[in-house]
Amino acid sequence: MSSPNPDTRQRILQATADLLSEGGGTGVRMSDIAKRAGISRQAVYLHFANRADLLIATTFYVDELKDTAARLAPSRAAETGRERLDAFVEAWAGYLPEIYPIGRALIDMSPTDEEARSAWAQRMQDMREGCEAAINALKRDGDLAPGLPASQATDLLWTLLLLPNWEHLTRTCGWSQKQYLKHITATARRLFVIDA
Amino acid sequence: MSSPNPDTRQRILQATADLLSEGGGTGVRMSDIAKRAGISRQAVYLHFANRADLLIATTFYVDELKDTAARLAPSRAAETGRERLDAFVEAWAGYLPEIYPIGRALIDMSPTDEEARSAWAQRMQDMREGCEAAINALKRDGDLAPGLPASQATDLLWTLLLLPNWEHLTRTCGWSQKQYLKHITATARRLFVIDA
DNA sequence: TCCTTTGCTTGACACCATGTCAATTGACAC
DNA sequence: GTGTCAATTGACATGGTGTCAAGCAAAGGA
Repeated sequence: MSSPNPDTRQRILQATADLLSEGGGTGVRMSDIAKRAGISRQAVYLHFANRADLLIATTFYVDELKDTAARLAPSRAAETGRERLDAFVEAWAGYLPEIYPIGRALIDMSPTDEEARSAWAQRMQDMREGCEAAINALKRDGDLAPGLPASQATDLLWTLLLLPNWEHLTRTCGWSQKQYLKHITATARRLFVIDA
Repeated sequence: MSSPNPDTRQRILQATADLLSEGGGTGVRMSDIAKRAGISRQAVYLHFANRADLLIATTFYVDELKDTAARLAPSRAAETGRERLDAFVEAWAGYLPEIYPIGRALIDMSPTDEEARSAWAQRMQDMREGCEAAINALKRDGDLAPGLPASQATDLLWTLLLLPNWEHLTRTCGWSQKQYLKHITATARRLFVIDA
C-alpha cells in the first residue's frame, strides 16, 4: 500500500481531487480516476485499499494543498468572543468551497460505507470544537445571548455551518459565496451574541 | 402498472413505509420490500416502474395516512405574521419525523437518480412557499427584522428547516423532538422577527 | 365443463460499479 | 544474467436493480 511509486500515488490523489471538483462530488468512478491519472484501474488498488480509503486520503491531500490549518489562525488569535465567532465563521466559510466536492462524495457513500461515514463525522467533530471555542469565548465575555445553554448554542452553530446548508444556499438558492459569508456571519451574530 | 390488484399495491406501499421507518431510511432493498409484502421481488415491478417510483408513491401514501394537509391549517389561519411563523415551524417540525425515513431514502438516491432528486426537490419547493408566506406576513405587519431582504430571509428559513438539519440535531446531537421544536422556533423568531 | 383472463410466480439473465486474483511485462540495479 | 519493483492485462466474484419469457392457480363466463 505504500511500496508503490509515491509519484503515482500523488497523481491519483490529484486526479481524484480534480475529477471531484469538476463533477461537484458526484459521478466519479474508480475507472475515471485511473484514466485521469494515466494508469490502469487495478493499479489504483495498489495504492489505496478501496474507494473510501482513496477519498479520505484525498481530503488530507486537499488540506495540505490549500493549507487549511493556516485558515484557523485568526480565529485562535481573536481576543474577544465576538471576534472569535466572526473569524471562525469566516475561516470555515472559506474552507467549505474547497472541501465541498470531496465532502459531498464522502457523504454520498456514507449510508453504505462505515469508513467514509466515520471519517467525515470526525471532520465535523473537529469543526464542532471551533464552534464550541467561539461560543465559550462569548460566554466568558458575558456576550452569549441568554436563554440558550452553551452546549445547545454550540450544536446550533455547528448545524448552521454544515456542508449541506452551504450547498443548499449556494447551489439551490443561488447565493454567491460572498452572500453566504455575509448572511451566515450576520445570522450567527444575531443568534448567539447578546444585543447583536 | 394499474391493472394489478390494488390491495397488493397498498401492501407494497405499507411494507415500504414500515421498512424505511425501521431502518431509518437506509438499507431497504426491493427484495426486502417484496418479502415483507408477501410477494415476489418481480411482482413489485408490476405495480411500480422502479425503486424511485415506489419511493415517491410511498411519500404520497404516508401523506394521506397521516393527513399531512391538515397540519398546515393553523399556519394558514394565523392572523399575525408572528403567529404564522410559529405555526408554520411547528407544523413542519411535526411533519419531519414522519417523512424522515422516506425523505432520507430519496435524498440518498438523488445523486444517481434524477426522478428521485426532482421529486424531493419539488417537495422542498412546496415547503419553501410556506416559508415565503410566513416571511411575507411578517413583512406586512412591519415585524420582519431589518437588514435582510424578504427573499433572502425566506431562503434562510427554508434552509434552517431542511431535513438534514433536523436529522443532525436529533440524531447526531441527541436533541429530543421537543427540544428541536423549542430551539428552532426560538431561532426563527430571533432571526426574522424584529425585537424578538 | 371448457376456456380465457387476471395476477402473480419462477428462473434466468443483462447491467454496472467495486473489489480480487493470477499471470505477465518492462525497466532498473546489482 | 538474475531479481525485484511497479504496473499491466484479463478474468472473475459480488450485490443490487431492472427485464423477459414461460408457467400456473383461481375466478368468471359461455
